[in-house]
Amino acid sequence: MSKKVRVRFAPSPTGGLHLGGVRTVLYNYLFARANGGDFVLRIEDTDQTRFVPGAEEYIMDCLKWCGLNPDESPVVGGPYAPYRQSERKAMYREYAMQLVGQGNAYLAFDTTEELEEMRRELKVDEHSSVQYDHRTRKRMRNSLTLSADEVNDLVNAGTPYVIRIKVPENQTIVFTDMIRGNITFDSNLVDDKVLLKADGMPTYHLAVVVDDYLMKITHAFRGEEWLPSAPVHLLLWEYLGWIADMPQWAHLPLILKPDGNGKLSKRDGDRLGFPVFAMNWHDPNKNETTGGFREMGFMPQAFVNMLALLGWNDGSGQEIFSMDELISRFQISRIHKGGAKFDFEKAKWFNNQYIQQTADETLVALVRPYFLEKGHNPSDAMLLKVIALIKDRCTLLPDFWAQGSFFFEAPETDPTVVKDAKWNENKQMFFETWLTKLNEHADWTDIALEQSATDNLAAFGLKKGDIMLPLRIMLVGGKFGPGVFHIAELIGKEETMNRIKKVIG
RNA sequence: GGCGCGUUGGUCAAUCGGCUAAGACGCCUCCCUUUCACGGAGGAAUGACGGGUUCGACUCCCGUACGUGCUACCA
Repeated sequence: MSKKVRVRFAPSPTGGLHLGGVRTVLYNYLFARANGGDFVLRIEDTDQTRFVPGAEEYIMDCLKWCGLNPDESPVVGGPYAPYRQSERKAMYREYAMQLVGQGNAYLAFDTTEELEEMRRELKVDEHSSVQYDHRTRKRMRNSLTLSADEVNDLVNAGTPYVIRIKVPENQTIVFTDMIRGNITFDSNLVDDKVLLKADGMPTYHLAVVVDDYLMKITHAFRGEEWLPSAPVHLLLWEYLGWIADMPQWAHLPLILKPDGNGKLSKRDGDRLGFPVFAMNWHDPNKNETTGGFREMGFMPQAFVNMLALLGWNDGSGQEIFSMDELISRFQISRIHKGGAKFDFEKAKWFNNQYIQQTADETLVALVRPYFLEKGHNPSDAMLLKVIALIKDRCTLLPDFWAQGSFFFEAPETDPTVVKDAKWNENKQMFFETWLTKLNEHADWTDIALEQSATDNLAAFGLKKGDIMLPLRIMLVGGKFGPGVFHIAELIGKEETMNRIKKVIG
């Protein structure tokens, strides 16, 4: 009998949603969809000191933007509600006490100062370990060293205490990771992690085990940074008597900084000029906004596709995958073990690919906001024509304005840029003459206009190459853009003539 | 420092013992285009190091080096 696949993404609502977080969501989502399973969003808000208002809604907005909506969450609910750990507070204490009763955990009354002192004393040299573990717990103030009466008195007096796991001595803890295979730990080197904090809230270690069990999670994906605490979790599953129901673990490789070393962080994005968060994040406490991929002009499909390939591939060499393809091709066995440095250039390439493969009609709605922002509200027909002309030179959505503004606004062309060293009387005369011809020109199409220009060149001893660039700069304001006569056709007779006049006087 | 995990071009990466080591991004050259881009054709650039195992090792094993993560009453 195989259980129904259930996976979860369990973020802390403390700030922007990191690219690596989105990838974790994505792998969860793909695995759930491929196996007909459920994808749960659980909010791990057990650290009240780090709570940031709005962060939870923000995370859900990000998931929505990415098209990775959970089947169960604090908002949509579900059979295992509540999905916010702060609302599950009472349950954790119950299990923590069960562990204490079994002798697998104990109460610790040590103050911060006492802990610091212990660590200071232990740190006699570079080689010393300063953990709260099987060696040190014997000298601390806890229910292992104190008599039952003393413990009761302290508790009754309202002395703050935490509950720590009692890690066994001389055991080899082995667990199997779906990506890395068997991983072994020496229990003597694992410390007695705090399970329940003095404020009654569980730490991640207790909460993740209790909730994964209660929510019937079958496969747990999380970042590689959790690997060192995996033995604690394994012990908890054992002690709580749930080992048969423990999910299969998959510790995902880290996403690293493009340059230098280390995990990719928000600061690296600021420093290197690219986003790290899925969407803009405004921190209400610091009152500062950090940029997101969405606002930078990424299409969610491209963003998701790019992330899927950062640490996974299907072995075929294919790089562009629709969500359905990702779902059918995704395999945990093909997730890499090693961390990957993030490459923003490649990320942009993905977006460019998506823009190119998106129908112009679809693009209309996607790029319109950028034109509205500049005070223009073109018709769909007009926008469609512009898109057709410029899409192959657009990588991010705002490029459509950068590459197409001159269709709507006359460029601020400095006449001296056109009338440079190569400018001469013949060119001046050509444009003056051509202007009068244009005024009567009936067939305002790019082909006819090009013909008209060519026909009038010879009289002034000019070649086409002599006037193409000047004309382009008059119409566009720079050395870029689609064919000049296409542009002339689109902006119309009056505007074309005005722009030429403006330069030649 | 200890412990865990990792290591194929600058970056992402294929390869599951036969390699003259794919492909993509980026970079360079040329063609196309009297602009820019797209597109096309080329090019430079890779197995960390040392030992094994094997007819044969990028692939397996062991060391070393390097990188990275953890080492909180944060997740």
